[in-house]
Amino acid sequence: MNQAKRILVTSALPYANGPLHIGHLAGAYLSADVYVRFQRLMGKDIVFICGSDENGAAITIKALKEKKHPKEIVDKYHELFKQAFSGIGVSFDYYHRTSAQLHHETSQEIFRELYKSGKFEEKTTEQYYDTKANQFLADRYIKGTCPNCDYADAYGDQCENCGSSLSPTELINPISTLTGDAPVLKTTTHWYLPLDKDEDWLREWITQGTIDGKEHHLASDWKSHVVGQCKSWLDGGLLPRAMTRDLDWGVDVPQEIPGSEGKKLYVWMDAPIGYISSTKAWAQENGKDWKDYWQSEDSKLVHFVGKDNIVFHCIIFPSILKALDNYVLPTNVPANQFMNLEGNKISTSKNWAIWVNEYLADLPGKEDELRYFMVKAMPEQKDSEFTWKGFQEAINNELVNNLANFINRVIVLTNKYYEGKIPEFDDSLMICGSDNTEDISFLDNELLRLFDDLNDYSHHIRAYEFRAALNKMMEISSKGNQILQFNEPWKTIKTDEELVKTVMFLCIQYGAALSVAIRPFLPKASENLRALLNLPALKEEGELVEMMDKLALGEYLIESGHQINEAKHLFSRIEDDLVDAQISKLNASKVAANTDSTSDNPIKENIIFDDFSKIDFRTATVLEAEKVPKADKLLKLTLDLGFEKRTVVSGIAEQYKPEEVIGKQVTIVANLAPRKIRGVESQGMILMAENQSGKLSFISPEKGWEEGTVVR
RNA sequence: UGCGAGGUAGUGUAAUUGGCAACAUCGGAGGCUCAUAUCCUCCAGGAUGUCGGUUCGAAUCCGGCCUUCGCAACCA
Repeated sequence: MNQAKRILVTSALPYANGPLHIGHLAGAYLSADVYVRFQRLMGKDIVFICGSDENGAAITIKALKEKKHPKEIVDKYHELFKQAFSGIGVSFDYYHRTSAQLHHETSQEIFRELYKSGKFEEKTTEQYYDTKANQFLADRYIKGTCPNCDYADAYGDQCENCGSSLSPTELINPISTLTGDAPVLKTTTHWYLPLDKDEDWLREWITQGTIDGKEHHLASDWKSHVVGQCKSWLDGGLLPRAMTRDLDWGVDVPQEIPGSEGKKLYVWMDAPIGYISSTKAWAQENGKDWKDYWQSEDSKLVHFVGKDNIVFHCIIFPSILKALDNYVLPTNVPANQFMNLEGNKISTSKNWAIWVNEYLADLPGKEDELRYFMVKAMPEQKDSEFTWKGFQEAINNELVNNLANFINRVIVLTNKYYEGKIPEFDDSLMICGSDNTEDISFLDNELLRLFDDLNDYSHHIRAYEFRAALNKMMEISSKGNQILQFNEPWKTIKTDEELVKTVMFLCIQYGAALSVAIRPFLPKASENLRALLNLPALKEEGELVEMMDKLALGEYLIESGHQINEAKHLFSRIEDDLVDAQISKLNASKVAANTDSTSDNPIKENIIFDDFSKIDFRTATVLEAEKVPKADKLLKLTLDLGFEKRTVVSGIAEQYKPEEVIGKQVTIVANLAPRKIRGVESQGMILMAENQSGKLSFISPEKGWEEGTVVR
């Protein structure tokens, strides 16, 4: 692929119904920010675009629950996002929002264009409608009895008990989770994008990197898990996807299109178009043309996303862009995997997370520290793990002991020996190089080595290998420490002052190089280091490429005679009590979420005694138990009710081994209509108590009672 | 069940096309004293999840198994 003239970088639009946590940062924002800052330092024309995703059903539902207008919800999170991003130093060129007028117009325009050029298929289907809530119901908002296993709380798309995937119309006795009413079927018409027709070119584009045989990108540059995931989708066969929904919060389908009333654009269409509208907003305010970035062959588009977003950015959005004809397709989608936290998955609903806004408040001035560890533990190829202990160790061992210490040594010595004025020196003197104590080298050689390291570092970032680049950066700092150690200026100063000048001059060049090289990862520390060295602040306008040119030509980064400032620590140690406090805070929040169980399981509607007395509860003892083949969760139990024996299938296999339950006394519903589950007829249902974390416990008579006793 | 990505020193990660298993940290020993008890050197630590196959040679290629994560509601 030819060198692109300009680069457009996007980070996934955060959904405005919850705050930002470190997993988000690791997934799509820090990686993008490092990449963008680096390309700016290389003098590239690059634009970094993002914005809040503020449409869709989840926001209306949250608004309904909190008795607020959706606008209040999205405004709140939009502000929180902006604060979090600016606090942690994610340097968007433009941060937009999908509730903006410009976004609505842009989305409608694109919809109109696709509609006019006949890219949509119109289909009419029957869907469940909640007459009380006055809206169509997404599959997940419908519950009912599973037709396969009789499980009472199956969702409209899937039964969590038997694992079968369902469609809402298959459910027995469907119920709207919004109002608890039975929904009614109603016909509705939507516009579909026939993705099935895109399979061939998508496969060629993703696996070969070509479009109609013409080179688009290097397929080997894409991450294996991204390509693998896409192939999996393609091999499974793509289906036409609806691009519209029956919603009341989002972008209207353009009015002039017949049947548009009450229809909104679906998120898959709406959200990625947010990238385009955000670019437009940026262009308007900066006197640029957005089309240069979206409709020009010599522009490169890179989407930074988490792994859950791969399908949108590699299949659905490219299909939309391709259908529009004149738009560029992404050159790469360097998706990251997930970051776990202290051994568990990050979970918003379980409140198991480090919230970015809280981090900024709890550890003020430690933004670069978080950035450093986030990159160090970035889930580039596989899931990774954040631990506070690991965070503390990385910061203390690497940022404080190595990097900050090297800088401090150089600055203290320069001040001590030369009153902070970079000395004149003799470049013909031989010094110890960074690679070996025995190896004697000239200063110019050492500066070429520094160039090589910076070059490696650059290659890593261009290849989206941020962790490798971070290692390289620390390697440069280590080499600085080695040069000091091998040459021991604090000793040599007593015997050979001229040699010390050459060594110190070299170390100062290392410091200057680091002040630029750390910039993408550690913007604040970079700023502080520039100030210590009394160098002009970085504008991220080609400073790195200029510096590397100088090194390649044998020029110096700081000249003799330049005056630097007094030493000041770049980073300070993170003490035990700080991380201990954060760990307790995390554990406390988990407990709080666990005890708050009534919110998820509200008490059901009242029933009358007659309803209750219809159910025949009995005690029973488990005689035999065996696993149901090809089912993870099911045990086939033989129960003794005293007057008869029965077979009951129960979804407890994940927590109980067959041999553990034999002999246990349980309570069952004895008059539940029999139902076949995985080919076995189940004659009843065992009662289990389930806690917040999904753990099960039998409901057994307190005293060993005889079998078949009535329970009431 | 199927599909995709993983499984490598205690921990976190590397290893272009098969060719001496590398780096950081932790642990042990030594050196230095400019520096935030920091830095530098050396040592130790591994049947590369498991079983089998191809090969002169396998972490790498092939097959079986075990295991972790993910697979279009929300969520990076």
